[in-house]
Amino acid sequence: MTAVAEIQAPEALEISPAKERLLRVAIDLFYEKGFERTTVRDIAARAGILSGSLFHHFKSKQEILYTAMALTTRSMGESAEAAVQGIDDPVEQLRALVVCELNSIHRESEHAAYVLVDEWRSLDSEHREAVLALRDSSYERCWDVALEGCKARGLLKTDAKIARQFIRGALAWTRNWYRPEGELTIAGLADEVLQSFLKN
Amino acid sequence: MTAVAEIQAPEALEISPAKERLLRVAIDLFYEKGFERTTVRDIAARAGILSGSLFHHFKSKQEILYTAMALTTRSMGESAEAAVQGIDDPVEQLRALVVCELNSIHRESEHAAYVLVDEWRSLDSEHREAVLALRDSSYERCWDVALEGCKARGLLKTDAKIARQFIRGALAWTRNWYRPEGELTIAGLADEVLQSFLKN
DNA sequence: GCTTGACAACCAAGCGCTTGCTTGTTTTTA
DNA sequence: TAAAAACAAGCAAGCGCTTGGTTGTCAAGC
Repeated sequence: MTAVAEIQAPEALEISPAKERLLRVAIDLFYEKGFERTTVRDIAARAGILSGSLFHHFKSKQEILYTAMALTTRSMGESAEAAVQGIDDPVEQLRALVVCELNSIHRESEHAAYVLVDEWRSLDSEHREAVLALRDSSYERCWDVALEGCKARGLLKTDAKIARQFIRGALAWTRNWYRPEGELTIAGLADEVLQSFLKN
Repeated sequence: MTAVAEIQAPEALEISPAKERLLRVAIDLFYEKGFERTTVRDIAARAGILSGSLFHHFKSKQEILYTAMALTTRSMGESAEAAVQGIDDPVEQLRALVVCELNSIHRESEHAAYVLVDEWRSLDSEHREAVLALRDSSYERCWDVALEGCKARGLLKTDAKIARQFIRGALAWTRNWYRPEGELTIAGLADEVLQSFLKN
């Protein structure tokens, strides 16, 4: 019998308030310094406990990262589904998804979306698969529907798959230059994205 | 007197063949596992020497990263300048720069471009500034010229600065899905990029 | 032509410190 | 009063880096 990993399915993760507080602290630190440079002592200190006490809540540092990423993925999927609900026009679906992604990068949930992108490599492979499967079944599915809809109406300049990747890249990169406090609003930025990637 | 950092100006870096070999090994490992997870013992072992001997060539692990990033930045700047040389049409300048960037991500120099993007946070701030200054004065300048040229001819759908960021994001993201061994060539991918971001 | 000295490259050993995590016990909470 | 949460202490392993000495190379000096 090979070592069984016993990964908690992300759909089934239940989080106590105490755990949630620790996760918020951990996510902040992962955002500030990265997973590898963040020590369990760092996390514990900012949470006001000793490092050993962390392991009462999580069985390893890796499990902290996994839990953070799985929860973030789950909630981003839920946001995406909520965003397109009741919208039939694929262009408006796309706009809603762009706004939704920009919000999760620039507004919500204490940098959780940053960690999701940056620390992918620090997540070991079994956990990675679990998170990926969850993302494909919720978040990515919403995007596929919207983009295929645009494609069917002849609104895309390129293949839907390529457009998806271009848009995803452009949105992910906004974290390196865009600040929602400035003149350009998130809705305005979303307009620019649609204008760039759709025929007009 | 505060501690003086004594950073080697990236323009003045001279690299012996031995150092270059070590840098190649280090870059490969940084690409595979990340800077933090790569130990000096890893680098030395793959290079066939003992870990202490590394410090005969570099005075710290940090200096290995800095040297790698500075050299990569320098050579990417040179490539960009060579790519646009003799081209007057801003659209063709842009095409050349896109191809150039795609090449450095997907073809050349043992993943050096990956490391440049991924390990930015592991570079400490003084070194970061030095690399950034070099990039702005060569690589970014080429892009600015090309995009302002497009803008002046009314070919851009958005502000030149925003277009720059969208394109940069889309190109950087290609590493997560595009493989040059597949059906789509780099020139073909560059076509798709131009078609997406320029008026047609 | 052989010796000498200087230098770069590397080895062998290990120091001081930090890391993730464990254990046994005490405090807090419900 | 029992379970949950936190403490106190520390272990084993691994980390970047240092030190002192051993090679191999090659040009200058007699």
